[in-house]
Amino acid sequence: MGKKQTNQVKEITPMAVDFPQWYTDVISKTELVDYSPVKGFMVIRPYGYAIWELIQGAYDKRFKETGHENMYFPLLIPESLLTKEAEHVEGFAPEVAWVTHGGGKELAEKLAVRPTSETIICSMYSKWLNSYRQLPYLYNQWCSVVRWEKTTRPFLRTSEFLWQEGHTLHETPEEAQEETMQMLGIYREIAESHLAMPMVVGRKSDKEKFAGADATYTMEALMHDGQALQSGTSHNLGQHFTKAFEITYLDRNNEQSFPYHTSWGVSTRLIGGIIMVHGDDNGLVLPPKIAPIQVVVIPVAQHKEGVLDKAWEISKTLGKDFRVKVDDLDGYSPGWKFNQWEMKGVPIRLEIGPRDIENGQCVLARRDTGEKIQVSLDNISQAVDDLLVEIQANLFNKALKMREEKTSTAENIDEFKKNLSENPGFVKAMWCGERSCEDQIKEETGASIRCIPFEEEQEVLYAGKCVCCGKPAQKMAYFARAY
RNA sequence: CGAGGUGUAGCGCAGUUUGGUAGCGCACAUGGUUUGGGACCAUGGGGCCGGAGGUUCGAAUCCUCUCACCUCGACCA
Repeated sequence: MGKKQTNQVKEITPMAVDFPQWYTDVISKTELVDYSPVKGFMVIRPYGYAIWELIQGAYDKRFKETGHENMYFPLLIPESLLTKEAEHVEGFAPEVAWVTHGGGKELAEKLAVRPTSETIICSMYSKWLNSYRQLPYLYNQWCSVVRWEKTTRPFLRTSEFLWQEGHTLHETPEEAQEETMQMLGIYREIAESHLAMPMVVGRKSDKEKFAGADATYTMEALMHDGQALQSGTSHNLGQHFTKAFEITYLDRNNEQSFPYHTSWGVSTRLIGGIIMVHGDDNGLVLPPKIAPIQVVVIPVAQHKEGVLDKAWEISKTLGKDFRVKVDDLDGYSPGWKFNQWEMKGVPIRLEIGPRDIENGQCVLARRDTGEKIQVSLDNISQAVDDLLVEIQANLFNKALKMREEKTSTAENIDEFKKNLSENPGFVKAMWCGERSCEDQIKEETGASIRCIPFEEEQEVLYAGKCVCCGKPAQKMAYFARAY
């Protein structure tokens, strides 16, 4: 009990040695993903997909609780539709994949593989919407999209990724804004409660906002290496698309009006975030709420009379409330299994051997701290429940502490650079709002504006002088290098 | 797009300089002994040496061309 964890998983490069290599090792050794024959496209393996399903489930439930329904739109979008909203085309055109042939013949009009679905959805909405009585439209789809990225990394940036995209229509700008903020709130809520990832939220600068949006709001998480990860965005699209697609309806005054439009999305990128926020040198550390296996039962000396029976009995008891797996694979030592499941990030390992059975107990080992405790088999479900709750909370708190330690403030560019090199992470700094300052900071430090926090989280730093030009600045922004 | 590098068993690599029957470790399979933090012994299966052409009696190895991937840079919601 309380034995120190000195063994390191052999296959994984330590984080401190090479963070990108650590990440690559973790995702491949734990069988989350594999590389496909097509560059930039990844295969999500069962263990990785199971995590996605749990994330999906948590978000989908909240979407439905807030009145949204799911739907499905086609993968292919005619060129003429994609190009209807000018800013949008300009933003996405460079990374669109095109279908030019079908059935052995060249197509009259080429078809885009959707990089996002605003255009095709709006084209259909324009057919369906007639009256204010039908509003709001609250719809969402779970699908994959394709963006031809030059450099890719599994989960973080791939040419195809899985996501959900919500697309809503409203009568008033106020309602659209409310929806945009509500969805950002839900994104953050689940990210923090289920993924145990503390988020910084706010608005994107014009430079960073979605192509075709009035305003983009984002949640940003900080990774172990001090880089930020844009983890979910919610856009207030105003009437850009509804006008471009001529979505009109008869309003309460019996006049033709354009509705107000929002869209919002989270993707499999969240999985990359979980890995880089919670993982350690032994591999994955999964928050209990999204761990495909919450408790792995390892029989010790399983050939001995009664051990396997007991293991299965415990599994059956725990299986009523938790996701449990018994690793009864023959021919592998318990030590090997310990390491294996630790690497895969299972929150609790339950060891059961002849000694335990004799004493009516078992050993529970926590993945997050490595701590081992002995518990009675009599109230095992309660013990596991308590421990899972504690692990979930501990992971969030650890991540929050890490983010706070990696968050600094800067008065000027020199201090900004110094902070980023000595303690990479978020830099909070005043910004005058000028694009030129934003560009200069990016140029000199590699950091971009991750978000401009909302009023309640705004601060005035250094007498409100812009970190770049020194002129008066109204807003504090979070800066960071980002994935 | 610029510079560099690598393609040999599922994975990681040696062999290429100096041409001569394709090797090692891990993984996998079978049998046995083991089992509380990566056990061990024995046996076994698995290869168009990225592709095409050339030189040669003979090519993983030398030459030419090609394809793919990786790293760094550039670019990028």
